[in-house]
Amino acid sequence: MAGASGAKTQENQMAFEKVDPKTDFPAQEREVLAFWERTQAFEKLRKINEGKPRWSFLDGPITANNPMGVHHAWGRTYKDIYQRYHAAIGRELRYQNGFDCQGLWIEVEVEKEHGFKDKKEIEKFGIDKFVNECKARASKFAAIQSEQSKRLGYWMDWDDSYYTMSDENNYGIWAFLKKCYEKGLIYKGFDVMPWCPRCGTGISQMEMNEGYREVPHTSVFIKFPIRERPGENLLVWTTTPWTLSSNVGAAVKPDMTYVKVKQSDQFYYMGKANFENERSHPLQELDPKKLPKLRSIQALFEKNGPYEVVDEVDGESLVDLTYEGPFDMLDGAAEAIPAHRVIAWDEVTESEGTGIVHIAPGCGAEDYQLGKELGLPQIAPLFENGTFRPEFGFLAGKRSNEVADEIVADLKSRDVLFASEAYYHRYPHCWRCKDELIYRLVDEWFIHMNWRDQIMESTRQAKWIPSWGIERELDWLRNMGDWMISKKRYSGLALPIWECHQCGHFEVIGGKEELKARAVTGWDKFDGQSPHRPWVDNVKIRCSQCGDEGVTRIKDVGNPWLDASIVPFSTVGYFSDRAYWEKWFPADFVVEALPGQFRNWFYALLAVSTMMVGKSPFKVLKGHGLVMDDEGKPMHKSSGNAIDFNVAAEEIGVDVMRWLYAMTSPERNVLFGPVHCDEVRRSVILPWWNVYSFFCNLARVDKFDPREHTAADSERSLLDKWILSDLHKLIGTAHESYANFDVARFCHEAQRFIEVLSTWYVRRARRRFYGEGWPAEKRAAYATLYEVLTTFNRIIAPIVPFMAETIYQNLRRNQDVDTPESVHHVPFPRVDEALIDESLSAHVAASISLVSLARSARKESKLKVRQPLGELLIVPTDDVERKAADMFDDQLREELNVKKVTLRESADEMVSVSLEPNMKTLGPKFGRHTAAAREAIAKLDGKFVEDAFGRGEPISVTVEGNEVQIDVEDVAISKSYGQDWAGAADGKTVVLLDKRLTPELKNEGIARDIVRNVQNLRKDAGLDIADRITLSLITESAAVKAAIDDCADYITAETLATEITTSPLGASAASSQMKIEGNPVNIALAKA
RNA sequence: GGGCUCAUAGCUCAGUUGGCAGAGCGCGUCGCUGAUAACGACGAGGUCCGAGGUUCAAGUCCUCGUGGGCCCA
Repeated sequence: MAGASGAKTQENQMAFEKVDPKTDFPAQEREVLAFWERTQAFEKLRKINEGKPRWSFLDGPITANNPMGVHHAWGRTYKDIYQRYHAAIGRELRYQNGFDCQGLWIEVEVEKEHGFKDKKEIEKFGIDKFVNECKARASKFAAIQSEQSKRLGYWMDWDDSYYTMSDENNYGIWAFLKKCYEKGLIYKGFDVMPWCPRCGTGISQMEMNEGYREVPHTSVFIKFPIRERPGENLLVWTTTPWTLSSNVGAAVKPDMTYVKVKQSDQFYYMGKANFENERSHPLQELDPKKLPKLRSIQALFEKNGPYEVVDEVDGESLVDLTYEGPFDMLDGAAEAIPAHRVIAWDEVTESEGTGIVHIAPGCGAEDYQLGKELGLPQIAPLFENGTFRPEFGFLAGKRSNEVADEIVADLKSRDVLFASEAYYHRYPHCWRCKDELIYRLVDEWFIHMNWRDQIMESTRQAKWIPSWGIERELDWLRNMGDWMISKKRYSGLALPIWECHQCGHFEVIGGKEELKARAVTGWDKFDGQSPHRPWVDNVKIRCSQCGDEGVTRIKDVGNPWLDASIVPFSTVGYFSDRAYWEKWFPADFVVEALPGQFRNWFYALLAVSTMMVGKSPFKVLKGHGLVMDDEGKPMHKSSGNAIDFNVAAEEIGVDVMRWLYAMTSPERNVLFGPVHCDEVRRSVILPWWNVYSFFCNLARVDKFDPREHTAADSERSLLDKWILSDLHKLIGTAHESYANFDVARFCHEAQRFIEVLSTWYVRRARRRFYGEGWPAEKRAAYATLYEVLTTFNRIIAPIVPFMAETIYQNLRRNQDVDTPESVHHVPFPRVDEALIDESLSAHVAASISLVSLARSARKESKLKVRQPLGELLIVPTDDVERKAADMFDDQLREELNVKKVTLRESADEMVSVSLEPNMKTLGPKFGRHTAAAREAIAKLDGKFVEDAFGRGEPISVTVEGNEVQIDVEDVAISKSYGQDWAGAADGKTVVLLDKRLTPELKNEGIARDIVRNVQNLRKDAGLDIADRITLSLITESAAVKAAIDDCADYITAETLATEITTSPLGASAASSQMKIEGNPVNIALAKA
């Protein structure tokens, strides 16, 4: 790369390296990485800022379970950008990255590697070996992710990353849990949760969302005979027949209407609407037309014979009736017998089932909540692997999802079955093994969350970006339940809870030393190991209540969000170097992806910190959305649209990727793929690179020396002053945007700056760079563009660190070895208010829009810009435009290729306004008077009408004696400017171009055409910009000959021709043919 | 059912304290040519989701809806 390679000699210090416009950006990025590595650029940056004011960033750990995808790069881009900015304004940073190493995700991958199907196989394999493999996997991918992050240009202290599986982190959580315990907040509770029988573990809500599929189940309608009213039954419906084994109650909605239906000698109760409703499979994906149609309940009765609706009652009237349960004969269900009664419940609906809901608090989440409120028995019929316990008679030992047929047969034999059917619905499945989930009652450990108000207080201490984030978090905090912290798995935080089997007392141990002091046996087997299963399970303590000496740790591991939430303490020395921690806590900034984190990391972070020190661990929290593919679809490995980070880095380049992420509004999702990346490259990266290479390649030839070729203010042109003014406004925007964590705003402004720089400043200043020697205007152009390039390069460096480094090395470091070694060591530029000139900006803007307007007149004239014209007339709208036309007279003339620009106060006499009636609106308005209206309009004065409409006033005309109104939509106004002029108007501004061509103008036009073709030929012939040529122009046309003679000086100067000849140059010369107004012209040239 | 959020050109999106609806892509026409993997101009393309309200003035603020997303229940 430029300047980065080899020893510098006095000579090449001053040379700009040639810039290849066909740069391989990914390859260039790799060279920059090597340069940073070789020069220890990151370490030097840290040295530079050592001891300066601190800026504390706290990294949310990335799960070290797989290589990074491009979606990881969004957050990491932000992290790097804001860190780079703060380093650039002289802040000391910690630069600590984090890895999340514990949790089910990693276990799943290790299980897959070994082909394990269930927990038994893991235990057979050995928990110690399994846990070690999980740790090894985390370490492996932490290393891979570190390398990928470096490739992203993410400057971190990669040797100092924290790992959530570290001892310090785990013992830190112990300390937190101990604090909770001391406040009496830890408890063992029960909950009914989704459970995968095959994996033997609970499934969280989020995991469950992954695995919904639409499948058929045997649904049954059964009778619950009412004890108080022989011959009368509640009709109950369920899609999970196995849960009938654990039925406790039946729920009705008190204010709903129920019908009593008589069929043969039996009576049935059910919701009236439920009875009558058509029924359908509740599906989103499958096509219900292809499935068996469901009968309404009414139809089910019809099928069984004659029936009669004999009564209508309120649900209220059924409440508290008792009934015979469906499996009261099984020992396991005995506890429920005295409890079978009808319960009032508002959640009962008319749209599904019978309006009488089977309640089994041990088998359903909502059932459990209801049961808990009412103190109902909880019957939990299944083991961990989903088989029935022995006390469930004929079901014992059978799997819950395989007993539907037997249950149906059994119910039928006892005459309590009313009907059964295949019912399709969305049902959760295990996202790993695809087994159907069941709801199962399990014992779990919880943190009581009655201190949520304190967490809310912490939440309010921080600034949330986007600002609605705080509402979202508070909403979660208000509504969340107690925090379930246990997970029945292996590799993770060993919950430091020791529970006595003799008396049931449990204690939480707060750290390693405490455990050592309390250990009765097993310490020797644990000593030297990390606090994980199975090693820590060896340690037994003495029960402080009953004195039993065999108290063991519970088998559960911890919720992984605990691991990630102690990090503001564990990784910042809270437990080891309190003075250091106090310097860096709370963090100034955290930034993570929004989805999910309100109830995960953000929540856990706030909860833990509130418990530990009573305040928020961060001052500013920023969230961002998700990365979607080009089409806006979520990226999933399974749908094949996920993009591997390494592939993207090498095919797209990380500067492009980083700019795309930086420019996106964080609260929305970003679309990432070839289409959007190409657009960034085309609209930002390449234009910027082109401006740079334009400058460099000229500066190289001219031997520009930034120290020698400077310009005084007075030597700068208006355009120079203008671009510097815009540059300094942009520096101000840059500071504001970076400091407010709103880099997207800066990206938009920067993009506009690049456009204006390339399409106006460079375009207009271009010719000042050509030519010999160093006249003042050339010096000023060079000095100005050089300053703009180096300064702009510095302010975008946090976003595109690679390209900025390359450009810096060539533009600055190559010129002056005393400048900092890396662009990222250069202090961020400051705004120079003295350079900002708002009125100048307004005048430039006005000149640009005048040019644009005149160009549409040019188009109107059908004369191409290459053809010079005599005069441009401008009728300006206001003083700004008037002054702009005057100030930038030369720009207008050059840009539009006219000889003279004249300002006028009015051009009314040159413009005729004509009116075309709009029959579409006139017709309906005037009916049979339309023709008359049309004539009346034809008589109107166009200018008069235009003026009136300009003031927003309608026109009154008399049509067949009646005064009527003509509105804007009734006529089309068109303007013409006569034969000699082409014009265009925008509001009050009018521009007119003189179309009359004098012989001189015509000749000049032909000459320019020739020059253009010669230049093309020069390029095709591979000539260097400075090469001189002999030029041969052969034509039969007298007009062209005359033009060549007339403009010979111009042609030779522009094409660097030493002479123009009319004889052929021979076969070795480059040649081409062009046509001017149909006349062939042969062009040939040879190096002189 | 509740909370948060989004809705602007065919597509992707800007739009600051309320002040003449914008860009890029795509499309059409044309131009430019030693910055050229280009580039530029001009043009067509709009019910700023809908309905009310506040205001001299609403894409922007308020209320109520409709539709999508995320979360909770």
